[in-house]
Parts: sequence; C-alpha cells; structure tokens
Amino acid sequence: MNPEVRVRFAPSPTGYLHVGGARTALFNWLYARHCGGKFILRIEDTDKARNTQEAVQVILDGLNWLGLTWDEGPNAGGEFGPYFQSERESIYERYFQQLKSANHLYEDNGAWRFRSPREIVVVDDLICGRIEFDLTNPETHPDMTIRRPDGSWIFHFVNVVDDIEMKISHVIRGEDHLSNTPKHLELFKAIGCTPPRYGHIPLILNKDGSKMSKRDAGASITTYIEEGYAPEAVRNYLCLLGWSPKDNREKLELEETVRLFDLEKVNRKNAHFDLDKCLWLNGQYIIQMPLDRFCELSLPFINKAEIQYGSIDSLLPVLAIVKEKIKHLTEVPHWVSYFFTEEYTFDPEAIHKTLGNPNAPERLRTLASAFKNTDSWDLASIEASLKATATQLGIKAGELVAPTRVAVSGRASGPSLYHMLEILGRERTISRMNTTADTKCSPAA
RNA sequence: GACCCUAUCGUCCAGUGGCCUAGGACACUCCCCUUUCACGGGAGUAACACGGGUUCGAAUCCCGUUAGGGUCGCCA
Repeated sequence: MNPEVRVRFAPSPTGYLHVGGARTALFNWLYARHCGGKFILRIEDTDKARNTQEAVQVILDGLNWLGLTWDEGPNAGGEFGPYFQSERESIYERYFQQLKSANHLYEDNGAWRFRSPREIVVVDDLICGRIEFDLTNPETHPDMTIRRPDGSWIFHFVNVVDDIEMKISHVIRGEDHLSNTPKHLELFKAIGCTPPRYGHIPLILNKDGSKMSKRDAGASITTYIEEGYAPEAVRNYLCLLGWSPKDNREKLELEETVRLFDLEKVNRKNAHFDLDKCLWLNGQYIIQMPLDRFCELSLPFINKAEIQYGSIDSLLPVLAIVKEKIKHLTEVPHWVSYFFTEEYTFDPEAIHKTLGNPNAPERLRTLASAFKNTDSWDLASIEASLKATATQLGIKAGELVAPTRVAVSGRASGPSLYHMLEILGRERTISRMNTTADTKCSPAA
C-alpha cells in the first residue's frame, strides 16, 4: 500500500480507444488500485484540428465499459484540474516563461525549441531496467520543439508540465515512448523538478506481428462493446497480455488481479493479439456468470432485435437454457427469438435434411398426439413420452428429436429439446408440430 | 541510416544455472460424453532464432549475428 502513488492515463482523442491504449489504462488502473493510490484521466487534446467532443466520449465510454473508473479527470473533478490540456493554457504559459527566462529556450522560425544540455541521460525504468541514452550529438538528437509559431504546445512539453502539476508519481505508458523519455527527463531537470518513476510496457501487435491500426480486427474497444463481449472477459484477456499471475491460471477475478498485479512482473516482449483466445475467455465468463448478469448483458441485444419477450420473468428461463451456448452476446437473439413468436423462420437446410424425410409428418403428428395425453408437462414426462413414442414407432429417440426440434424452432441445433419444450408449453409445442407437419414437410410418400 | 527495446510451441503465458526427456492456455487433430450444436473429460501435433563463450552443468549468464518492434515531427 502506498497512497502516494498517482498514475495517469493520458490519451489523445483520436476517435477510438485502441486496445493497446485500453491495456495501458488497465495497467495504470491496476497499479493504482494495488497500491491504494489514485488513477487520473487526462485528455491530451492539444491538437485542436483533430479533437472533437465525440472523440473524447469514445474514450470515456470505453474506459467506463471496462470498469476503469478514474479518481480525477473529466466528470470526476479533482484538485489538479482542469483535466483537458486545451484548458490549461495559462499553466503552460507559466512554465514556458520560467524556461525562457532561464535561457533554456530559443526561437527558431517562430517556433520555440528547448536547448538540450547535451548529456548522457539515464532512464531507470521499472520494467525495462537501466538504459543510457547519449544525447550529446545534435545531429542525431536535434533540439525538440515545444511550441509552434501559432502559440500552441507540443506533446513533450505539456506532458511533462502536467505530470509535474498533477503530482504524478509513476508514468506507465507504451514502449513507443521509451525513446522519448530522456527528452522528458531533460525537461524535468531544466524545470527543477524530480521526475516520476517510469515503466514502459510492451506494445500490442497484430497476430502476425504487424502494427495494429484502427481497421484491424479487435483494435478498437468499440468493437468489443458492439460485438457482444462481456467487459470482464475483455479486461481479463488484456491483463494477460504482458502480465500473468505466474501460476498458469487464465481466468482471474478482478479483485485477485488487483492484489497480484505488480509492475516488476510485467514482461518486456511485445504481445501478438489473439482474438480467438479473447473469445474463448468471453465464453468462459458467460457460461460461469450468474443468470441476472447474463440477462443484464443480453438485454441490449435482445431489445435491438426487437424481441417481444413480455416480462423478464418469461425471458429468464429461456436465457438460462441458452446461456451455455453463447460465445458472442450478439448471438443471444438468434437462440432466443423463436420462444417469443409464432413467426419464427425455418432454416432451409434443416427443412431439406430433417423435414424432407418422408416419415417426418407422421412422426410429428404421432408425437404431438402423445404429448396431448401426458399427465403433466415437465422434463421427465416430456422425455418419457417421446421415448415411448419412439419405441412404439420402432425408431431411435434421436429420429424423433431431430424433426421435433426443427418443427418447434426452425433450427437443426439449439438447447436441450426437453427444456425447450417445457418452456414453450404443451399447447404451443403441439400446435407448432402439427402446423409444421402440414406446411413444411414434403408430401408423404 | 542512427539510437533503444525484445527474442521459449502458430499465439498468449510459466521457466530467473541442475527439479526441463521445457509446463499451462487458445487454436488445430483424434477419442469419450451426448437428442443437435455447444459445454465438459481424455489423448496428440508443436518451441528454447543462430553462432561463439562462461560453467562440472545453460532456455536461464556474457558477446556477436540475424529477426521483429520502437524512436529519431512545428503528431500524440
């Protein structure tokens, strides 16, 4: 526990939240929670042309979806705000004047550059170790620009100023910033402040090792939201990219991850992104989550598909038998829809393969009338009735199950048939079976 | 090109000098379970990039090569 720990995620609003950025945010968040410190969100919107309110919202939505709540930042307040760089002009101006009067700056074609002290700078990185950078050669390490001729600010400068002002203790960021760090250290020194500790985490690349760009599958957090991933599963998968609990476990609860997480245990190798494994974890989470959580996550997709499920009480039993089949939440409407309408569609291939059997209509009608006479309508009596009818017809139970499944659902696959029929009810089951026998089957031979 | 980081199955992660005939997971193949599809259970294919050292002993330490990634902006 170290309540002095203050970390930040400082994204630029580019219109999407990159999966690598999300993991950076996650590692910062985990570190803050692990230490009992603070997690700060700062929006680096100095590039006025590119930044929009919508682009900011995408980031906030993504972080909220993943459950990465921030202690200070947009909509959260905090004593070191504002948390948008576009609103911190006067602060930058103050530091700018300080550096200028100490003769660290010079003008070059209207822009302002920082005069490098030309030294060997040591970065003592929490993850990468001790690294020496030789900045003595101006040819290979030109002085950095910190302010444009139009008065706007450059990333390196505002990033450092804000980390000072916001009392950031640890900077956990992508390895793409490792080579920038000595420059930042020069700035801290010139300003006269102790720099934070740095930890550069490896990058996330595509499965083939290429750089992940906006269009690549899985690159944007928005796609996980829209394609029906459970946030806890995505969070878990992201944890495993560059970090592990060291005991071969894959599925880890958040509380435990917070307890075990440490920067020293983050590895230094770039990770290749594997959407298949993420999807597997998603299925694991869904199958093991409580029914009410599954319902909560499914509802947006069910509503979007405009399924008239009536009440939650009538939806819940259906979700219960369908839950173990779901990999993407987007699949829920597909498995659920036919319980709530008589207008369900038939898969042409199922009609051809199963209902095309010349015996299908007779078998459906025979079973339907057997169903009419069962004492009660529960799992056991449905099963007993079906098996007795199969015996009576001299066929295997499976030969009765298949056409019945297609008749009541229009599909060749689905949840346990007995469970389906129980939920559907006796009347609807019989009606669907007879209607199907009349209208969907080939004429009996 | 210069500088920096990295290098274990196709992928993610274990492994920090002997317990490694290298372990787990995803994916893939096969088998079992089963009314379907899944789930679950079992088995299998598959890796220490290469070359030098150091050491009684190296996936683990050192050097080099190669490969991948990053940075070198008046982008962030």
